[in-house]
Amino acid sequence: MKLRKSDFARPTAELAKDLLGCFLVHATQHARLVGRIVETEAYLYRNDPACHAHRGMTKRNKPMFGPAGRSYVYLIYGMYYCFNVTSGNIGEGEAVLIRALEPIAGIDTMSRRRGVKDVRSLCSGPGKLTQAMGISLEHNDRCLRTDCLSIHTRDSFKNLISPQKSLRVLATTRIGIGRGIDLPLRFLIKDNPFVSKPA
DNA sequence: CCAACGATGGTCT
DNA sequence: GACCATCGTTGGC
Repeated sequence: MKLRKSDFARPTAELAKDLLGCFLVHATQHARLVGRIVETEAYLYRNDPACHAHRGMTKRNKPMFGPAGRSYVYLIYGMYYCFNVTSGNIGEGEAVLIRALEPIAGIDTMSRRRGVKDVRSLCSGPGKLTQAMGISLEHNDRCLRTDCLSIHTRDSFKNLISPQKSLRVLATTRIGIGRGIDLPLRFLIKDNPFVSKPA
């Protein structure tokens, strides 16, 4: 079952936690790629100098200022893409960066795109997962409830995964940023081997 | 194991 | 012109 509009209407740090265990799905003609979200980061509009929207709206960060539950994709370091879920009220630029997925379906396609066999290295980082899932700028600023890229509830895909233990969430500081480094806005599933970096 | 570094190009000052 | 929400490789221990 897909997330509904009300599922995205949460304070951004809460949404970042709630997205853990949910499934990101990219449905194309040839394949259905599915990954379970195991690591996220929240980026806030106020008092968060690491947030792209901290200094106001620009051409790039415009999706962050729109309604919650849409995509914000951008190019990083000239070679990778990062995928975010927009959050917060309209006019307040916030988002949740998806940092790692546990590959669930379409693993052959992911491996081919990544040029790697080890399943643990397919989606264990924000640039890796967009490459594996085939996410690029054409998927920017799209509705995540109705488009080919969508997010599904934690109890989805029971036929594809082993029964889940109760989900324990850890919070740490965020990775790869130079400002706002002390805020505990990174969230990950405890003991999950598919995160970008253990807690 | 790990820290350091280069690739690579758009964005913002 | 500096910076960047990254990654794979390299070279040292």
